[in-house]
Amino acid sequence: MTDATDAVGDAVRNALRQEPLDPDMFDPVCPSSAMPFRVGDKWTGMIVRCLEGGPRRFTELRAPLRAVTPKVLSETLRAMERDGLLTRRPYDENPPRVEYALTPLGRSLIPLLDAARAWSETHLPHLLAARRNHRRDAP
Amino acid sequence: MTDATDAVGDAVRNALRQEPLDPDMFDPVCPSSAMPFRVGDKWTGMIVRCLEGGPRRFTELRAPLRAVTPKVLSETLRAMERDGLLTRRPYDENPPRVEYALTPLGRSLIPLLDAARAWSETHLPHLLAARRNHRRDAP
DNA sequence: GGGCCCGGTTACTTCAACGGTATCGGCGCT
DNA sequence: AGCGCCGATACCGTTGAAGTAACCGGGCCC
Repeated sequence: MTDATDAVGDAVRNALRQEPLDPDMFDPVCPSSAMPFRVGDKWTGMIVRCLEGGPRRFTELRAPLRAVTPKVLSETLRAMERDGLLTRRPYDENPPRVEYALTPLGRSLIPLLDAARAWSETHLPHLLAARRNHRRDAP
Repeated sequence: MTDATDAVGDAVRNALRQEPLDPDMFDPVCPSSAMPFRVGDKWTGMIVRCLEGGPRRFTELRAPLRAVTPKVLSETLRAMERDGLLTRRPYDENPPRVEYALTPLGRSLIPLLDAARAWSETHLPHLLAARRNHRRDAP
C-alpha cells in the first residue's frame, strides 16, 4: 500500500520526468561502423537523442548507451557542456544526483540528426550493397 | 566549411569542362576542429563538394585539399569508391589520367552537407563562444 | 640517358579517441 | 562495521586514422 505523499511524488516525477529510457533504443549493429556521418564524438548524437525528451541523470544515460564506460560518458558530457550543448546541474542530495539537459543549442542539432537518420533509411542499404559488391568484384 | 559554389554553376561547368578548383575553397581554420559533425572520413565531405560540379582528376583534387597527402587522398577515394559514393575512371593515355565522379548515391549526401553548413552558419558562433566562456569560467 | 609528369604505393611514425579496471567520498541502511 | 548507491576520477592499454618521406613505372621530350 503506497501512501499519499509517495503517490504525489511519483505523479510529479512522471510529469517532470519521463519514463526510463529504452535500453535497446540504439541498434548495436548500425552506428559508427556504417553511417557515413557523425555528430560530434562517437556518443554525442546518441546523448542528444536521450535528452530530447527532457533532463536525465548520469546513470539513466548509461542504460541505453550500454557499451559506454563511465569514464567516456563523463568525458563526452563534459565536452558537450563546454560547447554549450547541454547543462550539468548537480543537486545537493544524497545519494548524489546530477541532471543533464539540452540547451537550445543542443536542441538545434536534432533536425540534423533527423536528416541523417532519413538519409540512412533511404540510402544506407545502397551503400552497404555497394560495399558487398565491391568485395566480390575486386578481392 | 566554406566553399566556392556560385549559382551560375552547373550548366556552364558541365558545358565548358569546369574551371580549376579554388585552392582556397576550404577554410583551413574551420573544419574538423570545430564543426560538431562529419560526413564520412575527414576528407569525404570536402571531396563531395569538389566533385559536385563534375568529374575531377587526382591532382585537381589536391589543389583545394592542400593539406592532404597523396596517400590519404588515395585511401579516401578508394573507400568512397568501395561505398558506391563515386566512380574511378582511368583513361589509357599518357601521362596517365584518372577521373573521379560522384554517383547518385554520392550526390545524395549534398543536402546533408548543405544542412550541416546551414547549421554552422547559424549556430557555430554560439558553440565557439560557449567554448571560450567555459575556458574563462573554469580554468 | 636524364629529366619530367601523373597517379599513385610502401614503410614508418604520431596522435587522439576510445576502452578496461580500479578506486574514491559522502551518506544511509542493516 | 560493513555494504551499497551515485557520480565520478586515475591510470593504463589498444586501436585506427592521419601524417611524413621516399620511391615507382611508363611514356615523352630534350
